[in-house]
This record gives sequence, C-alpha cells and structure tokens, in this order.
Amino acid sequence: MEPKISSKSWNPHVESTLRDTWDTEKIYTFEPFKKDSPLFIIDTPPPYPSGRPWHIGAAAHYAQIDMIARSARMSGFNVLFPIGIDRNGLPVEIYTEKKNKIRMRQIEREKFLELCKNELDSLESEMLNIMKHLGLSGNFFNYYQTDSESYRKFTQSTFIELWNKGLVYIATRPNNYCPDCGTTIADQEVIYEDRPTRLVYMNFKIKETNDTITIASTRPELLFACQAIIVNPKDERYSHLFDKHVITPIFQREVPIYFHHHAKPEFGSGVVMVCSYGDHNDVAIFRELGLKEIVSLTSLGKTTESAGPYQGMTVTQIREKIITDLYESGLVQKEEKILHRTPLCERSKTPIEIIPLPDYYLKQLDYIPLLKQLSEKIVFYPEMHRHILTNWLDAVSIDWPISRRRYYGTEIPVWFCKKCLEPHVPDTCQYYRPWKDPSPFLKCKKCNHDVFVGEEKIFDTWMDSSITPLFITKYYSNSDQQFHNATYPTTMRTQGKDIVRTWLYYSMLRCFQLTGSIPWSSVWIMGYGVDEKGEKMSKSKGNVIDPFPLIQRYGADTFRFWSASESNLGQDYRCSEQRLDASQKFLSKLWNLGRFLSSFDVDNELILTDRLSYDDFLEPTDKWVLSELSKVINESLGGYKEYNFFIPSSVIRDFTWKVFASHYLEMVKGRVYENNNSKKRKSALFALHKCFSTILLLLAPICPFITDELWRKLYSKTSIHTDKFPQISNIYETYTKYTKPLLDFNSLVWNKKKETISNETGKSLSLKDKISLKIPSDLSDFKEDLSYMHNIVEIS
RNA sequence: GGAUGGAUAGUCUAGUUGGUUAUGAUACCUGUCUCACACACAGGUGAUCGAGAGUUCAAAUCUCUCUCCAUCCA
Repeated sequence: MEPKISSKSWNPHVESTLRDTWDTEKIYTFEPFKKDSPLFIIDTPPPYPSGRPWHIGAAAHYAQIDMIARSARMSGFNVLFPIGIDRNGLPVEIYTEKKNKIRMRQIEREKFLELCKNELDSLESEMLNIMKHLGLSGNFFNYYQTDSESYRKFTQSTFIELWNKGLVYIATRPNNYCPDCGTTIADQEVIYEDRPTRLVYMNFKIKETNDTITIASTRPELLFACQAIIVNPKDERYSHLFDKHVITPIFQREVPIYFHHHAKPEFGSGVVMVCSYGDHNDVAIFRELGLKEIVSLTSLGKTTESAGPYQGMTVTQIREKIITDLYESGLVQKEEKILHRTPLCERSKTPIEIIPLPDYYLKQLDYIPLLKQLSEKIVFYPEMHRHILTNWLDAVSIDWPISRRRYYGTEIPVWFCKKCLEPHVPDTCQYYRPWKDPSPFLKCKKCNHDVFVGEEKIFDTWMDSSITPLFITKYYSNSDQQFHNATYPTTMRTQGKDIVRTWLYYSMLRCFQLTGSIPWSSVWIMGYGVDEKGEKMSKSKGNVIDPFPLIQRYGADTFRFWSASESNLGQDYRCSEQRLDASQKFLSKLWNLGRFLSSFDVDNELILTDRLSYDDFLEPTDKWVLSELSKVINESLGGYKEYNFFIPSSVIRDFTWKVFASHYLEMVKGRVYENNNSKKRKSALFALHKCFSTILLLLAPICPFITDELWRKLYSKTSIHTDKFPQISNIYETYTKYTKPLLDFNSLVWNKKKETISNETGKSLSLKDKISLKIPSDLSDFKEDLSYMHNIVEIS
C-alpha cells in the first residue's frame, strides 16, 4: 500500500500551475442569466497604486474578499467579482513629482500626465501580479481602470446628469486649500496633528484711547487680513473695550472690537484677532458678524495685493518677515512655543489654508436625512461598524467640493463663454478634455458670443470611485439594459473600515442621486492589519510590510489561511511572520493526511452514496467521527454565512488536527491496514474519505490551491471549485458524547506508556509496546479499535 | 474634549444568554524515528482574565469608577 502522493510536504510552487489550469478551465466565469442560479454581485474596491510596497493588509483584504466570492459560489450563487484599479487623483501625482524630482505646474500638462501614466502602469502591474498570485477568482481578463477613456466618460456622464438635475453649483466660498498641492480639498482629506508653533503676543493701539492691548496669535502673518478683534463678554479685564477700535500694527488699519463667546479668556491674552481665514472658526465669525473678507492667498498659494509690501510671498515667507518686522518695531511683547492642533493636507502633510476660490459643489446636505433612513436597511458585517457611517452622516456640514486644481484626473466637462462667463455643459455622449479639446459649442446660449474657454479643473477622485456599483453593472449601457436591471442594486460592498466616510458614504450619495436606490443590500467591513506592536502601518512610519516576498516564500494558501485565522470579522489584526509559520504547519498536516489517504483506493461510489444504505454497516468509531464531522460542517457553514472566515478556519483546523488526525486515524489504522475486503475495513475507509473530502470542500474558499490539488489527486477529475458545500447535517449526534472520554482515554494510555520504564531498554515504553489495562465500560463499543491502537492486553 | 474597539500565560488569541478543570497557537522544557507527517508525535511548565468597588449562592462574562493602548472625529 504505497501512497500515490509521494511528496512529503505541500509545495507552493504547484500554485502557479493550478492558476493556469483555472484560467484554461474558465471555472470562475460569471453567467448573468443562468437558470436556477441566483446572482451575487460584489462591489469590490479598486485598489490605488500609490507607491511601493503594496500593503500586507491590502493583500489580506483582497484574499478575504475572494473567500466571500468563493463561498458564495459554493453556496450555489453565480458570482460577479470585478477587478478594477483606481488610478485618478493626488497620490500618484505626488509620487510622480517626488520620483522625478519635478513640480507639476512647472512642466507641460500633457507631459506630466504621461509621466503619471507610466508610473501607474508599472505600479499597477506589480499590484495585479500580487492579486493573481493570491489566487483571486476575479475577472482579470476584463479588468477596469478608472482613468480609462470609458470610465472617465462614465464619470463625466454622471456629472452631466446631476448638473442637468440642478444638483451641482459653482460657488466661491472659503474652503480647505493645500498650498503645496495647489488645490481645494474636502474635509475628508484633512488630517490633524499637534505641531509646535510660535504664539506671538503683539501690541495693538486702541484708536479711541491711545492705550495698548496685547493680542496673542499663532497666525501673525494674517495681520493684513484682520477684520475684527473679539473678547469674551464675561472677561472683565476687557469690558472697557466695548464699541472701541484698534489700529493694526504695520498695516495701520482700523478694526472694530466685538464681544464674542468664542474668545477664551484663558488662552493667550484673552483677545483674539479674527482674519480671513485662520481657521474654520474665523469663517463662522465672519459669517456671523457679516464681515467683509480679505482674500489673503491666490490659487497659487501666494499672498495677494492686500498684503501690500508683503505681496507675492508664500505663507512661510511672510510669516518670517512679519515676525521680524514686528520685533524690529518693538511691537512684540513676548513669544511662547505651544503645541497647536494643525490641520494638514493628508497627502502632502502641508498645513492647509482656508481661502475662497471658485469651485464646483455637489449638493449633499439635502440628502442626509434620507440617506440616514435608507442606510438602516443595509446589513452590516459586522453590525458593530455601522456606527462609523452613522456618525459621519451626523457630521456632514457643507456640500461636497468636487473640483480639484490638479491634472491627473477626470476633467470637468464644462466650457465658459469668454465674454459673459456662462457655463456650458455638453451631452453625455463622449469623453471630454476641455483644457485641450476645442469647444463643442458654437454660440453662447446667453450672449451669443462665439469664443469659449475650457474648464481646467478636474474632479475629486472620489467622484470616480463612488460610482463603481454603477460601472460594474453597466448603468449607461443602452444595449445591455437587461444586465443592469438584473445586477443592480448589487449584493455586497466589501471594503476597509478606514474608508467608510469616503468611499462608502460617497457611493451611497452618488448612486442614490442617480438611481434613487442604495447600491447594495449589505456591506462587509474588514479591520486593518497593524504591525507587530499594534501600530497602524504607514509609509511615513516605515513599518509597512511588503506582502509579496511572504506570499512567494510561504505560498498563497498559507497567507490566506493566516489571514482567515488571524482575527474575528471586522477587528484589526497584527501581522507577524511567526503566525505564518503556524499556518504553514497546518497545510503540511493537511497534505500528509492526503498522502496517507492516497494509499487506499477511494470508492467514489461509496462516498457519494446516501449514508442510509451504510447505516448498519458502520462501526461505532466511524459513526463517532462522523458525528464530530457534522458539528464541523454546521459551524463552518455558520461562519461562512456571516462572511467570518475566522470561524471555519479555526473549526476545521481543530477538528482536522486534534480529532481526525491524532485520534480517529490512529484508532482505525488497524482496520485499514488489514489486507482484505472486510466490512469493517470498508466502513473505516468510508468514514476516512468522507471526513477528508468534506474537510477539503469546507476549506476550499480559504485555501483554494491545496484543496484543489488534493481533490484532483484523490476524488475527481474536475476542480473542487465547481462543487458545492456539504449540507447541514446532524447524523449520529448521540455519539458526540464519546468525544471527551475517548480523547481522555487515549491520553491516559499515552501517559502510562511514557511513565512505564521498560526492563529491556531502560527507557519509556514505545507506543507500539504492549500494555495491560482495562478499557472503561462506557467505551466498550470501541474496544476493538482501542485495543489495536494501543496494543492493549486487557486485564479483567 | 467626544465616539468606537481593545486590555486573558514570554508573545498572539478564543470564550454564545453569568456556573468550563479558562480555548487554541507559538515560544520554552522533557521524551519518542510509533508502517501520512521530525514542517511530526506524546507529555509538561506557564494566566489571582488591566486596577478597584458593587450585584449574586456563583463574575473573564453584568453595573460603576479609574488606568493604559489603538483608530476615528472635533
């Protein structure tokens, strides 16, 4: 009885051969209109190739999304698993600028776009390579890119549709502006960090009394944009200032003093200078008091003519200069170093400014109550993460600024009449590049003028990625309306918890505005991979783990099993190589079980036959292991139902290793090594193969490679991935009561042999040595198997 | 300052409605080539379950207070 499988360990190099086989067999093809096969549409996240290395957490994330796809297939669904790559927006521009040591605005637009595209192409191919190596069963043959002509046309069409519905407007209002990126950004793109800064105490003259007051500010450079001074009405030190004015130092402008609760008496001197705009509070106070704004910076991040002699400087330059000048004029009383919570651009980490610039806004405030209501119908896996969305819905405070003063993105399809500035929006039939294309309009609809200027701005990249549910379901395809109707709304959105406020929220908003419905019935949210110390991985910290070398060394299945068994659904998990070793050992165990079983002919008919015909034929030990197998089936399927792969992976590992291999297998070796065709032998072989084939099926979504390899070697000519999960079962349920006594008894015997020193060798008894003891009466059904297993000579 | 999650052996982790001898992995120690596997097998050391108080016959689990960590938000 030689094993048919000769290799003693699972060789991950087999994985690439299997990938090719799957490709040629086309086993993951999506068939939208197959009979008796309900659809399962996954709105997968198109990853962003923003630099090297790709995040290990991202690889684990996609591995788990693949488990969703595979378990849905094995549950009888017809699964659409799209593969897309997100390629628009700031990150690649910054990556390109750094890598090529250039500045976007200092080279030709066309040239810059080309450089970005080249970087994206190379980063993308690395990423796709990793995704393929992971064994993702998605549609790689026809993957999409958000910067392709077809996708950008798609984004522009949705914009045009919304514009025509009156949901987009152009407005000049104070907004977050990153001087480094040279563009407006949304609140979502702003991060906060405590940074050391100088708090400068400046002396101002009071116009009416000629007295001096001291004002502390972290932004002395905005002195020229100061339009009010505020003090707290309860602050008795300053009650005499009511209705007075100050004269600003250097600029000698008269500015009124107001009482306002926002001034905190305990901060600085208790007197606050209000400028356009130091922060969001300034914006609120300007609005409240009806102050006239002084535009401090241009769209290129330089001071405007309002700065007088300080015009044309960057924020850092004017800051230095003004502080120096104040000192020289003896106007500084003192200076403190404080930690200030500074708003930064999340991409460039530059402190943001708040300046008014003309931008496009998409209405969102009106939709919040409705979205809140509709979001209650979405099923969240896990439910725990629903609150991230709800909290955000409560926090949205302004409409969404959707335009960016950058180059690499979808162009905003708008032309302005050169004479009267009337905006013109074209039809939805093609991809437009207004910054270089000739105007599709001949005459201005308002003033009849015939010269147009194309819009130079592009969209926020979330404008593109927020419509993936519509893109994958072919929303605009007139020829395939049937496809869209069948696939939209989709079944499930899968994503990380860090982009709930952005991707999840924006997708809900955009798809609802276009279709009137929420784009998915369920949302699956995974936690993120943190490093060994439990800290979030980021490029700036330098603790990002590259998944590719690990996948190459351990193989995709080890990586996938690690990912599945590392943490419960939705929780963050730590990434350590030691844990990958543990997964590898399990796969090795599984492989060797397969090797053992390959020594015995499989009677496929026997395994597939209804168990009832073998009922009286099965030995008690075999009924017992089948009872335990039933538990494994039920618990695993329960885990898959919640898309929580931690459950099946741990349940299967524990059963396979601790029950099936260590105990059951040893108990039936006596029978299976018998050289005959007895009923007892057949019974054991039946149960062995039943257990093992079931283990393979249950594990197939998590470890698609090793299970398919073993499946084809032992059970079938066709892939395991075309099979279905086993049914829920509860056969021989009463036998589970024997599990503990059996395991305990075996341990007892092993211990006894270890304690007994042999007279001949002077060492502990070997496991195959004879031992005399009594088998407990409650295990009498298993007497024969136990006696053989331990070589027991029973004493009465 | 607010929200959420977490704190269980050296390290990581399970624990459903309060009752288990508190999972399992890894590391460590001791044996063993036992006909699938030394990437194995068997045995073992190791946790007053973050701190304190309360409810209860009974708390890792429920309540309160506090400490620390992580993420998000202001």
